[in-house]
Amino acid sequence: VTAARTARERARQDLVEAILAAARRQLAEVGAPALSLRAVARDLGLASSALYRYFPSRDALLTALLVEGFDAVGATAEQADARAVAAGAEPGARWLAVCRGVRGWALAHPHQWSLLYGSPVPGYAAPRDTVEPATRLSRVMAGVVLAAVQSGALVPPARPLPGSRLVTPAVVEIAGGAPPPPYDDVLERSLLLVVALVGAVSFELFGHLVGALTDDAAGFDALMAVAGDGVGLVLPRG
Amino acid sequence: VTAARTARERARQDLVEAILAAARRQLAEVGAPALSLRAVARDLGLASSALYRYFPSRDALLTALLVEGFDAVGATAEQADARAVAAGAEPGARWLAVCRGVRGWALAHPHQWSLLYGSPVPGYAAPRDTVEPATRLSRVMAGVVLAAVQSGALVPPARPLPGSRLVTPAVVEIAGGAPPPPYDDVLERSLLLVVALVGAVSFELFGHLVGALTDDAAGFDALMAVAGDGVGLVLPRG
DNA sequence: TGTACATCAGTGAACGCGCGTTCACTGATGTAC
DNA sequence: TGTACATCAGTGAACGCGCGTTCACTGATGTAC
Repeated sequence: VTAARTARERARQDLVEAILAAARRQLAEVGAPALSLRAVARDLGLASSALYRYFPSRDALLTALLVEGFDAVGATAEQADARAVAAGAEPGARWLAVCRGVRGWALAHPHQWSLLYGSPVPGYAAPRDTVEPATRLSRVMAGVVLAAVQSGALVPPARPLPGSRLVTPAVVEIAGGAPPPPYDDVLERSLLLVVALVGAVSFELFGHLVGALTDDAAGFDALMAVAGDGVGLVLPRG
Repeated sequence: VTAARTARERARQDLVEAILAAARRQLAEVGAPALSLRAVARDLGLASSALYRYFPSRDALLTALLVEGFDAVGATAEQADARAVAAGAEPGARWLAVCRGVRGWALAHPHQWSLLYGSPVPGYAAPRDTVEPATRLSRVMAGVVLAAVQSGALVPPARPLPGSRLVTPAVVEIAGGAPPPPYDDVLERSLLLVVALVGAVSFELFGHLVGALTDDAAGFDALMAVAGDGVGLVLPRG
């Protein structure tokens, strides 16, 4: 009896996943602003009204895609870092590996990247559910930098940031604490790593670097190296 | 006779400007993806078809707005720098002034900023005309950094970037030349300044920093200071 | 095991909307003699 | 200065499109006895 019930529920879950997969395809093809419920339904051979049994509105679908996307980026970052650690990499090399991993994901999923880090979709306000997955990438960054502090691999800042804690307690908690001087501004500095990474990837993806670099990948590495310099990470060069 | 002709032409130019102004208003209100010719026409009390006497398509209007926007950002940066120079600021302070100026413009014109640096508008490909105005900001950055090199105010990089010229000859020309070692990688490093600035502003504007900083303006300054550290600019602190 | 009923999935038509663009048109503004 | 013609500005209706969402409906799947 419960087996039967779960059969129906399993069918339901399957369709939810099929819808999400179709939506992902749509997103990859036409981008978030042009993503339409009707196109998703068409893709599945369903009546457009059928989707309302599974998602209450287009925005709900977008939210699901947003969460999926942040999770995918976060997972990519975590895996890249884990692989680097397994290979015995120093913090600088770990960070570069994360950057390359994230850039690779973005190049493979440009429209999804746009959804995550591009202009907000007009008329859509991301709900709370998307906040937590969005922090996953920052967590990885903070982990690398804090590991560098603990292993003594982080170059102490030549000129510490003035003032204290610019970052909220919530961020400190997410990062897993803040070290003592002279590394007490390390969380603030780490924020630049995230900003530089996301900024560089978006810059490239949105076409602002077209014709500026002789080699996009090498140029990206260089940018991340310079950002690393600012934070005190020692990146492998050459 | 020619006075009469110019009268008509002046009227035409006036309307072109009125259309652009209305489009700017529309853009500021609803954002680029939702910007519609019909709304612009409504705003002016015209039939929507009338606009086709002045712009051949919606895309042409978008292009005009794009050029305007890049010019506005560029002008803001130039003015901020000029004011800093006039006040006798060092290169580091000049750079911070430019950053603050650009951020201020972006906060005042969020939708325009999105048009310039956010996700590309779906179905719209920016034509050549937009490239040159887009470089205006980079020019200012390069000017500040090169001035720092010449005045000896730039800290030489602790770890120079490996490889040579990652930046294309076109960029070198725009920047106005590249200095000799140990500053020969300064153009590559400068690129991070642009990326960090645009990245930080977009990050804040697109909502990724909500709840992360106790003081957004101070946090922004700190981010720019860290980016400056990576490049070798000495920013005023405290 | 079989029957009566309730729940759910999916349909297809419809509503109302706004969009970009085209086109034949009416007047007004300019030009040539 | 006045008249005949050409150019241009702006109109309003129309085309064709796709969208999100609602709603009454038909069958199929499950449930209770």
